[in-house]
Amino acid sequence: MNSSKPIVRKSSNSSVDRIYERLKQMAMNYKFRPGEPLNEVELAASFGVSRTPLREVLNRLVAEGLLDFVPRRGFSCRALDTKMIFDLYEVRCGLEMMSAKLATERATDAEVSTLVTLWKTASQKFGELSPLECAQCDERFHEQIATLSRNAELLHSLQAINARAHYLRLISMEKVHYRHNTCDEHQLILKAIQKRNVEAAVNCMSAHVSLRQEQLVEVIKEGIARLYMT
Amino acid sequence: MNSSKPIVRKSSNSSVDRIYERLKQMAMNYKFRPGEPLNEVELAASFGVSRTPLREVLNRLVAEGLLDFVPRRGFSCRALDTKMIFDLYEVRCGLEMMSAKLATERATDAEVSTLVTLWKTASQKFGELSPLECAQCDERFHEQIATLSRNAELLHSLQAINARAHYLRLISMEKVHYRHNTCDEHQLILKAIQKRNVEAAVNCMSAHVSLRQEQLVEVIKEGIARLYMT
DNA sequence: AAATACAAGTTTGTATACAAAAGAGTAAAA
DNA sequence: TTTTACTCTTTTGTATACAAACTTGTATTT
Repeated sequence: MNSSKPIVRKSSNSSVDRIYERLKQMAMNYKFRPGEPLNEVELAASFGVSRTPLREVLNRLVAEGLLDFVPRRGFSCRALDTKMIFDLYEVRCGLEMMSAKLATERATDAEVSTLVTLWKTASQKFGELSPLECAQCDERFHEQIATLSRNAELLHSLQAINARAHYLRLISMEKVHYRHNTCDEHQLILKAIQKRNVEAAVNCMSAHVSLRQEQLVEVIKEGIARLYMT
Repeated sequence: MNSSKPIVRKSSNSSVDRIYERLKQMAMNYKFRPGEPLNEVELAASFGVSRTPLREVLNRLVAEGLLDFVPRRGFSCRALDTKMIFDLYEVRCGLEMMSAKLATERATDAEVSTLVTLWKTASQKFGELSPLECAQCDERFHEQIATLSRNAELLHSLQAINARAHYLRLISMEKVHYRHNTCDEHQLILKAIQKRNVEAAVNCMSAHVSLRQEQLVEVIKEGIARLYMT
């Protein structure tokens, strides 16, 4: 007997689903200048859809913290506000520490081993990767740890924060000295988890995640500058 | 010279704004049975608007974790999934501890004093309040602490979690023995903050927030039962 | 009787239309 | 020159229309 209806949900052919990821990527990478109003008709036309599904996506991105919305004035990219970024990173740090703690307590030995070998090989060619690839690697690493924490809400929160921090993470990965330690620090974190040393894991994660304030200011400055350079 | 244009934004007369709070309240209080599909035309009619603004609100509530959405099957209230609730409370506990720590470090003496006296008087008539009022008091307390943490992102995250946990909090407030300690524990937390004792503040907060698992299971069970009693 | 096929009725997904508000530009007045 | 008033244009907010997908019920076939 052949199998029943195909379960595979082909990336849903709805307009909303098609444009959601694209628009999200654009917002994450600040393809729109902060504050500059997004023209709905123009944007809809560029995606080949009408305003109705576009606005549904825009609303969703507002709720995710990627866009701003002012009634009667429309949608726009969120400003790169220094205080907001600081707050965001502070929350991220707390959640990442929690993630490290729970992963240490809950991951199986096999899961940790897999990650250890995975990142051992990955670190060897880390130097050749583009900044974007480095950023994506880093994001993936942290999501993998969060997955091991066995807490779907925690994973989801961290993913949301990562989306908002993506632009700055990318910039920081272009500075060689930021990128330099990434892999070693990942190894340290994994080793601590492997030894089931919660305190060490949390401390390594904290050290890895928390840029010093001056560095963060530096990166934000660079990010803003880049937005306004033609 | 009379003042310029009224700055007061009268709760924005757009349809979306008008129905957003109402619909959010309904979702928070599980006025819809989980999984039961929300009929858009019916709902829109009941609010006296068309489907377009309604769907914008529904999408927003999905992004906030209050509703579910399945393409071509529509919107529905999220199920009271035990694992999900556990995860949610675990994240909440982490964020509340962070909130207590930061508030201890950053609040002014005056701010803390205000809260201390406010809750000292409030605790005297706490026994006479309805469960709903108790729940709202508790929510307000935690939001006040988060405000003192000076981290807008943290406050926002906690508000989002509180909205999702509201239904269960309300139920737990109906059990007298849960409600009983609320005020005393709030006092303890404030005292620790007042003494600038970070560790004590964090521990008090942790103890206050984290129900034991059996208790949480109990509350969830009650919550589900109540949903399906005519 | 169970299974299949088909038709009618719902409900969602999206385009389009139009009114109301905001913005831009120009001319008149201080 | 600056301010104010007014018109024209653009853009948002929302209702409505309609097609495609899903459901349900009935009839037909095995």
